[in-house]
Amino acid sequence: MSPGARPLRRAFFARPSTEVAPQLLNKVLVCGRRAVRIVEVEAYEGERDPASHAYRGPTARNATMFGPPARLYVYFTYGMHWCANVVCGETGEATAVLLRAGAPLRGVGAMRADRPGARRDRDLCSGPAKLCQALGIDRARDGANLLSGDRGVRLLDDGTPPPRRPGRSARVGLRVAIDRPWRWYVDGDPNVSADPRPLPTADMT
DNA sequence: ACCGGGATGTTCT
DNA sequence: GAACATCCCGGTG
Repeated sequence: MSPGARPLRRAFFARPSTEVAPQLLNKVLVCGRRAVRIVEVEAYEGERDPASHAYRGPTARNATMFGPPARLYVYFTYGMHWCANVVCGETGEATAVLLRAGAPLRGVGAMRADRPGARRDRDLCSGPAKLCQALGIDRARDGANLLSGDRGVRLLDDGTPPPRRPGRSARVGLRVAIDRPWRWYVDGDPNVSADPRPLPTADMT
């Protein structure tokens, strides 16, 4: 990460998650002494998206999603995994971007220690729950402000632009709203989670 | 390489 | 009681 890395502005996040998500590619997520470059994301569009945790309105779990933008929304799933989102839109809109994979940049030794099963470094952050485990993210960081570095978590722009033509596909692991093409990734990056699920091509011959 | 199943507990019906 | 924005391991080819 270059020394000129700077925090993003609030306005960057105060838009629908489908606009923010591809722009989040190649940004840097810092957590304590560890950092990754974001290489895979998915958008979840609040109360109008059947796959979103916000679909059925506010609950205790999704409270952070309904709050102000530029916060980290962390949730627990499958009885053992944490996953992290970036809250977008204005307060009350509950639109968010799931962080699905990252390229390790800093603190790789600590990541390996927290992910003893990872054989290669490309297995450290190649999935939403792996990413959280590698960075040490759990409930304690839910709601953290990504602009101020609250609780050691921060989102930075180190000058690397998002890909001009990112990979795009349907979202992964859903049973509902599986048609929406709201997953973006850095094409060819080895840290992208394996399941590529390319969009069905329009060509039916 | 690819596929199938089990782990594990919170959240909501 | 079911579903779950997942991961890992052990089978087979």
